[in-house]
Amino acid sequence: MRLYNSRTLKVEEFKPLVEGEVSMYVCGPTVYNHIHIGNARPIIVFDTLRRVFEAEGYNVKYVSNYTDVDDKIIKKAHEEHRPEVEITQEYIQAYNDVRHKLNAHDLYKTPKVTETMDDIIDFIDELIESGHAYEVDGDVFFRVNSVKTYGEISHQNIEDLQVGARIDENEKKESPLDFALWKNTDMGIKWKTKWGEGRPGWHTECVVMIQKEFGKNMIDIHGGGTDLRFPHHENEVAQCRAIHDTSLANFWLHNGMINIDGIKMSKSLGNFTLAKDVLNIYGPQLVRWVMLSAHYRMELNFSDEVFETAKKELDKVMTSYKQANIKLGLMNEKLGVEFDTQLYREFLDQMNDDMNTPNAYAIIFETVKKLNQVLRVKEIDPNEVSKYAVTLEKMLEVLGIEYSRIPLTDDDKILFAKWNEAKAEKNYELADTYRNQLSERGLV
RNA sequence: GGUUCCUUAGCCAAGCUGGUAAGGCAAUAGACUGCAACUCUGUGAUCGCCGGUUCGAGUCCGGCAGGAACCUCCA
Repeated sequence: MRLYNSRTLKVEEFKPLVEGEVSMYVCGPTVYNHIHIGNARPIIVFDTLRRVFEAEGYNVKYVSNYTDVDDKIIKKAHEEHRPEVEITQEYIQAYNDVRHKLNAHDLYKTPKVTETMDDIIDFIDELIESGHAYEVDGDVFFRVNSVKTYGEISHQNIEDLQVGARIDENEKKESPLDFALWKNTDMGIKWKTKWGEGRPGWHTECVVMIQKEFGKNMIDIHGGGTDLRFPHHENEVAQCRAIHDTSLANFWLHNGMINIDGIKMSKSLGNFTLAKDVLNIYGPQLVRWVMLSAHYRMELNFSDEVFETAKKELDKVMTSYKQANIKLGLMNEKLGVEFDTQLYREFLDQMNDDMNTPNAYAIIFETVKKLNQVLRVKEIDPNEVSKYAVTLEKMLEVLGIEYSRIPLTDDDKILFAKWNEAKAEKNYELADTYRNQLSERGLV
């Protein structure tokens, strides 16, 4: 597996820290609202990455969190006169519903901030004790200048950042770049600490959860949207550097944004479409197919036209697969276990090449073409049909595209026989009747 | 202004360590078919612009133009 590492700006050969095992963390949602379709991209991208690793025999430990403590959540709770937990539970469920529909596998662990609070407080304490953080009136800030490597993820140098940094109204900070680890607060849910009551800053949560859930301060892969590189991921690393002097993760992976008319879809811009709505309109399979049709690091423009084209592509693949099932059924044969190892290997090689899904799709179309070719000959060889159909299944499995084997009932077979008989007798009226019946069963 | 990245046929989109451009959609010409659908076969680009390195560059270097993300919460 070769992966583009945002930390080094290069494609590198992946070597796991522990033989045969992959530790992977992806920043999860802040659960104050339904996710939009842009938020669904990392779900699909990293689930697919996990499937590739698993296809290669790795044991993958994939962790993703729920940020269930946040200003927006508190604000919403306040406005709706509801407890925070009610809101977070609602949107965690909505998020998981989207994940399941998208056929994303279950995660190794899904920590919540509220359940990690003791560790977060301890960690902040440790940062203060070591001089990397300081407390002012109940707030705690991270002292960015105390970490020499600051900028290693976003590739910015501190001077440039300081020039560009907006003058913060918060004059408590020593430097405008310093970020909050703990916010003193009197509104909403809060925790008591020795420096005051409040809640943690966003950047601290992820580092702590990684360390806690994996039991170490260095993992294989940390993923997320490219918009999280700075400041979020930079600040995560800074904290880890401060205490452990590691880059937290060997590989930093970032997926590209989903655009609307060339502009990033975002909640703040308001140009977003909710994932659940897109799933209802196009169906989860098509969404997954579209998401993987472009390389994960590239921007992906979101439009009806993209979906229309993708639908034709996916239909082509699934139609071929369905035909294989039906033809085998009519021959009283079944799909076996043999597959074209060479085609499958080529497919996996593309997936291993920094998840080159466009090239992997090309292999799929090649497989589909071969399947169609063996389906079209006069004397169909069931072994050949099965071979390519099973090859296709294995590829779809890696991509997370669902398929289902179609068992033909005796009734179905009789109907096919009648249809053929009517055609042979040139009784097309009757033939169309049977065809319509088969069509209703989704067999034509 | 700084950082990172993108610009390939009508559209979408690959192209790693340089040797004359994957795949898909659309279009078009055939084949198959009772009709239709499906399918199969054939047909298209010199790679934003300029310059450099090289025997040779889409692929490396420099410059220019256009676009995006980040520098503020955001996948």
